Amino acid sequence: MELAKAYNPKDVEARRYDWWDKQGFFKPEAQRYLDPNEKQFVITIPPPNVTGTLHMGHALTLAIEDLMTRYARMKGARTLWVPGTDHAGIATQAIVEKKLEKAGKRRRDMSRSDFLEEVWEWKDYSHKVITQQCKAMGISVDWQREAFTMDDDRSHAVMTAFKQLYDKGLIYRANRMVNWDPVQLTGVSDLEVEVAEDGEPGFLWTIRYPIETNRWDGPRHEWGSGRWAEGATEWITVSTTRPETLLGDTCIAVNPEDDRYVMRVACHAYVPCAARRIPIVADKHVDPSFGTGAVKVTPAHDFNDYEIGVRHQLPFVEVMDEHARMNAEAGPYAGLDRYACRKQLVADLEKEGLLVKVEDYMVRLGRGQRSGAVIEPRISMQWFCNMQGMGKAATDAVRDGRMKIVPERFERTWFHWLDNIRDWCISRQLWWGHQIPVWYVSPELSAVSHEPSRPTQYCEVSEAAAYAKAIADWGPDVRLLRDTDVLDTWFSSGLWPFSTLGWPDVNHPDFKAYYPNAMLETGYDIIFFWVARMVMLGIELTGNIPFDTVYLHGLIRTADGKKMSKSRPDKMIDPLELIDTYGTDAVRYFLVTAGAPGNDIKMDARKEGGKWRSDRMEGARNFANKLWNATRFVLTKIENEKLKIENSSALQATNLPDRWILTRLNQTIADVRRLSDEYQYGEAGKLIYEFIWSDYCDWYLEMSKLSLNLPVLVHVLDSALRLLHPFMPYVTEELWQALKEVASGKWQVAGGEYPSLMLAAYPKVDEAVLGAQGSALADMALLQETIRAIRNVRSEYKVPLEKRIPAILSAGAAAAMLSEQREAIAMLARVDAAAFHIAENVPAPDQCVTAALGEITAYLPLAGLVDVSAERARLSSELEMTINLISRSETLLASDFVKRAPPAVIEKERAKLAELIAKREQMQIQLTKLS
RNA sequence: GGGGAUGUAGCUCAGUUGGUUAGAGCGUUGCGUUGACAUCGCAAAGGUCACAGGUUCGAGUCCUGUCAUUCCCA
Repeated sequence: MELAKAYNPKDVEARRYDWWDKQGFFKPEAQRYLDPNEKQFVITIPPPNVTGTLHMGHALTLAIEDLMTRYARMKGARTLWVPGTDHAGIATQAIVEKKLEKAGKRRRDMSRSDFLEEVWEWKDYSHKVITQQCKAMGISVDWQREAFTMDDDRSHAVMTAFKQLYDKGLIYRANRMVNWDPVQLTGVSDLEVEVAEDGEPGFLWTIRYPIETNRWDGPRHEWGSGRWAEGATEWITVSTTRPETLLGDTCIAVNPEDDRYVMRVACHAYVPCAARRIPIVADKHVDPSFGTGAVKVTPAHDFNDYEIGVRHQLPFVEVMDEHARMNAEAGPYAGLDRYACRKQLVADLEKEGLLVKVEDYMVRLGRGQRSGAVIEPRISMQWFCNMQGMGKAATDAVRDGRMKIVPERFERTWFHWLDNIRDWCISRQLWWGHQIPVWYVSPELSAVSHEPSRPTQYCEVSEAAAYAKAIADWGPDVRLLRDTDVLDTWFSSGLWPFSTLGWPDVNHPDFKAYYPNAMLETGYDIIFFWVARMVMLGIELTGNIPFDTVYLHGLIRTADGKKMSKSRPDKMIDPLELIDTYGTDAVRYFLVTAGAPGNDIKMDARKEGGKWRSDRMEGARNFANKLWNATRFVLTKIENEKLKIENSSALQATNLPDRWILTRLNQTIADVRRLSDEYQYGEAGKLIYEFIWSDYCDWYLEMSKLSLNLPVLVHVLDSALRLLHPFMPYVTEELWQALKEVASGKWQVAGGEYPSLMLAAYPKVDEAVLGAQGSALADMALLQETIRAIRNVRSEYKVPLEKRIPAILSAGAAAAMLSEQREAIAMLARVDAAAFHIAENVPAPDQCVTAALGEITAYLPLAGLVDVSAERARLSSELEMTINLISRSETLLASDFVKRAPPAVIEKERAKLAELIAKREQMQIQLTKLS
């Protein structure tokens, strides 16, 4: 295989992905390398919503999860990653409605089934786009196990889960106050209401209500006449941010401790306009410091007031309809929108002399997560799921260590939320979703006589089953009507890790083999929406935690640190665009190494010429290219040496660079494995980068040009490709295939038995190599320092690259080792081999530039090039720095440090001091020579 | 009101049991292109680790407080 001069991702990616997929390599059954000591790895994709296309957050999720999956697979764990998508109830319905609106159609003019047909069509389109994007990311999911939250199997799981919870009494129906979205016309859960941190600009109105007295017992004039409160002498004044709700007031509450109002308790006031006679009650939840200390209470339109209403057995007067328009109860304001009513009512209050004052006020408004509409608390009939017991089970799982959350700090959030969990409103007044599997006996349609002893409501997994039960109770003429509500989309997501594996069929081979999952990986922003619900429902329905570990990643932010929100499409980045520019491997490498676990990632992307650019992705792309070219070099060497090699596969590390690179390789393997096992992928990725670029390319490859050890050269490259594969799957696979083609049969190390790198074994530490390293690391460090010191001097004195210079090394104990590496030093530091002397102890010559490195001193006779005074200045300042370090070290060694610090640390410090002292002496000698 | 996170080089960020002169990439400066790679090489400059205390032989790392930015919950 001939490799291009530079890595071009487009030549590789689609072709490789298709090949992996067609060969079936993503399936657990296809694995070649299995290590019996590795625990199987099962993970289920967080199903993307079929609302359109994927964004950077999805790309991050996929990059991390594919890394986890490929790493586990190569380590020899039986590995399954299940893909799928989510129907995303409200979000998808809203998108389709908007789309229809553009075509002049409205949902309410259509039949339910016609509308759903439109949604399914959209779902197919979105699903296709998402699938393509997932494939572009290179994810190794088992496509044959793909699921959708509303496909037949998942729907069956949802119906079954509902029925099981219903039968246990954990799901119930109640007429209660819920968060109502007056735009989408549905109830939503607490989690779907968003409140701006500092509130939104609004007003606080202070209004007085006339109090009933002996001389005045209510208004005698029309509202709006300006004489409505005529005759009233006593008043109670309240503050509110929502004056229009006063039409539904059924009491006024004060704090029982509040001296200003105690005498008013048990009196009655009259509601402006409505003229309803309402009591003044004492309730200890009233905050005396808010407003006037007295509050109006509207039990049907406010959560706090609802509680007060229940406590004091007040009437619940609804004054608004589902669109948040005033209803008949609102009298003259009936038919007005809540805000139009507010405006009109305030004007009328003023006219009647009831408005005391208006102040600017920051109002904490709840808004619907999807619609942005101001949420209206509203009493309505809804289905709820009791969370008490499930919440406790979910906290217990973490508390007793059965389930781990990474990073650990999210455990606190976990406990706090679950310990205070409230019942979950699971019904939605939508069309797109799982219709609630409850059927009611229809009195109108049924030709049966009603008896109160017979059940009127059936929860079954299918209509047929419901009818079977109903007919048994009522006879064949009974007619049932299905509940029209659908379930919160998170209800089906909450079953995901087991509904995708065949549950409720507990004998399904996938469920038996792969449940519970090993890992759940997602962004921390849906820890409550999704993760908590899966854990609670998983424990309740399967009796087992759904996964052992939860790994939470951070959020992708824009360059200015803001959330990437759909309301600012100019800031949204399409991952495909970046893939197009830099290649998938670069995008993935960036994403997994950009930050630490759980921390947000600020994109460094900027728009340039209409295209997104990212410096960090460019760096990652360059890395892929570096590896590409290093491999090209190795392949050339193999080709050149072909005839000489025969079948020698022995890894013999004879010289220093070989021993060193093998040691570094094994250190890297150990660290990368350790870090990856701790989910520190960023650090692991950086170590591989450093190893490949700095150690292998910059040093080993260069030195191999002098003395070639092909088996080692190939082995290290092979290992590096394996190490990097989970991070950069495409380029590594492509290069590994090329390497295998040329090297296999000659080197076992190239893994000829594996058809793909993704099925090859992840490198393991070779203890023998680490045991036999001897002084390789220290020697190589000395060698590198020596070469760098000479290069440094050359650079400082601007000696041209082509000029070979003479050099004298006074190397002490390192003389023998450096002599062996004489040629390497000469090549890498551009020293004139004919004028290169290395000895244990060389007296300082005249007219030299000196580079002192502790025990080793390099003298570079650069006659003519060197300005003596400049060299003196350079040496003096370096000497000064050395002296400072010596005194610091001496002070430390004279302190309690020697009594308390561990011996190894003290030893290190002593060796450092000795080196510094030697360095100081050399420089002093040289300075006197130059004077 | 409660809880969390962040504050380290010009920029973006690493730094997990406390232990060399605190690291990387990008950017900057200087030098360098015929042999793997200019998507490159070599060298350099650049940081009182937000601030103030404390614990310790030793603190970017642990504790307390302050300030700034930010997120979640009520």
